[in-house]
Amino acid sequence: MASSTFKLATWNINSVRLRIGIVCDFLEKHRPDMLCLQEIKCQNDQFPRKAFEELGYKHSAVHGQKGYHGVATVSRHPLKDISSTDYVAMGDTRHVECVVTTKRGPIKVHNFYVPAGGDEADPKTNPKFDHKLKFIDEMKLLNSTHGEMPNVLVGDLNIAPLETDVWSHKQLLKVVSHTPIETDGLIDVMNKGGWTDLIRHHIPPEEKLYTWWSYRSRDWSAADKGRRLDHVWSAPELAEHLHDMLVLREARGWEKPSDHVPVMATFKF
DNA sequence: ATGACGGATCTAATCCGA
Repeated sequence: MASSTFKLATWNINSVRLRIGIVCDFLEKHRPDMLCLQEIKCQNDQFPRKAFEELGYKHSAVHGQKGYHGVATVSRHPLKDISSTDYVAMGDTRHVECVVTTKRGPIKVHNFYVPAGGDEADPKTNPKFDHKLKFIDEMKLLNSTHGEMPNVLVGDLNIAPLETDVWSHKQLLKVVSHTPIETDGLIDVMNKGGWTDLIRHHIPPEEKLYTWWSYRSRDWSAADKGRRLDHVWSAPELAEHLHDMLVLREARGWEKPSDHVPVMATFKF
């Protein structure tokens, strides 16, 4: 029996309208079956559907808003059961889910954009950090398997959980994205839901690995002060089928880049 | 010093990102 592959990509694009050119270049070169975008920064009717359709991505689950946030999942295969959950009831657009049918059967794919959390790592004085912690708390209710259906969870989770997920563990311990309350919280989400961190399943946890580099650096590559904020998780049974994982570091050097790079997981069923 | 850029918005200065 012939085996088949399923390639899933996630990318915080920081404005899909501004960067539709490099998104199309990326899709043409890597041909993922599905791409999950975060920070599309547009309303649903402003989403550049046509550009995706022309490349064969005829199916989409778009959940945007004006100016900020927004997530979208585009696919070469039909999507069903599309819905969004308003985490922390803020009325912002940070989640969209859908079901795609693969050779292995239906898989639910969650696409998340977790709040950044502001500057100060104190929920009592910083409402944005409070919002982030509450968001993470609500994610603890998500299970990696729903009935019979295995789930995948991807996106910009804005937390770098491991010491090797940041350029300096010591220097970032008090910096939002790597504080113990956040990293413990995210690990709790993983344990409670039975999720496997597929990036670290494939790339040894001892290895430094980043998916985001600040715009504020003169030479992002030379300084290399990055963080692993983007994630790909799945049910354990899907982890057994993971064939490849690629963090496309080169994308940070493209013209007018996003500050995040695409991450691609390939499953073999 | 991590490091001072980059996007969207009722085009100018302001909010937001992390």
